[in-house]
Amino acid sequence: MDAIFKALADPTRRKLLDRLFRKQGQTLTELIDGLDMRRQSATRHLAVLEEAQLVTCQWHGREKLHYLNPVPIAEINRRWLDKFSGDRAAAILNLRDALQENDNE
Amino acid sequence: MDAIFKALADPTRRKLLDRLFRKQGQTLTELIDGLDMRRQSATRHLAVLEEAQLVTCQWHGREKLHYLNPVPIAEINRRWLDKFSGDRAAAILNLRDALQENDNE
DNA sequence: TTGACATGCAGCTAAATTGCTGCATAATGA
DNA sequence: TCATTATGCAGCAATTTAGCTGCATGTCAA
Repeated sequence: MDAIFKALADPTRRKLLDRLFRKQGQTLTELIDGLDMRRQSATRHLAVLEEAQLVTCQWHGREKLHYLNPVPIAEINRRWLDKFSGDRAAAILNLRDALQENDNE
Repeated sequence: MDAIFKALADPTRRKLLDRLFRKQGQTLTELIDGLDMRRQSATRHLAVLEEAQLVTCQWHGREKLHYLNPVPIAEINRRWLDKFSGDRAAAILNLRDALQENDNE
């Protein structure tokens, strides 16, 4: 759990997740294309995401394909959102209402 | 958004949130009672939580009462969980199924 | 076989984080 | 008033983090 939150704490890692979400199965080189970052830095970030199981990988010859794994994010939902309202469905509705009331940011 | 994830990244801060969830409106001294941490360290953590708007405060005389604010956690849900499945209701169901399949930890 | 490509690993620096101590400020209550 | 209590603020040391460079390893394809 700690690993998941730590992994999500960095904006670069969230951006990598975004990119992976748009297209699964990208290689490292493909992932960093257009980003202002060295390949080696991204490798560290992806390792952190992999440790948190937010990203899973698969080797194909010399290429390492990266896939986004949504399960840990569901864990956040289960352990925190549920926790804050007891029942999942009720939580969603309560929080949606709360959001509507606080939509002034 | 960055502030929320950063705030949640630290286990001590999550523990403080847990304590606040069990009992709202605690003072600083009450919050750290039983924790192996100095008051000043907790102050820093609470400041981080406050910046992320996960905790809101209210002064009563010399006492600062802390309250947990669940809205930013709903933000996580909205920006990430929804993102990963498009529609909120569908997201919940899909992820619940995913969790059931992966309940072997 | 061999050059090009994809990735890994080690190490270095700067910045951020987290704990601490010490002292200051402000409110409560006898 | 004045001791006690609740909190804030400044500064310091150890650790972690995130970027970088340089070099090594392994695969593909001509």
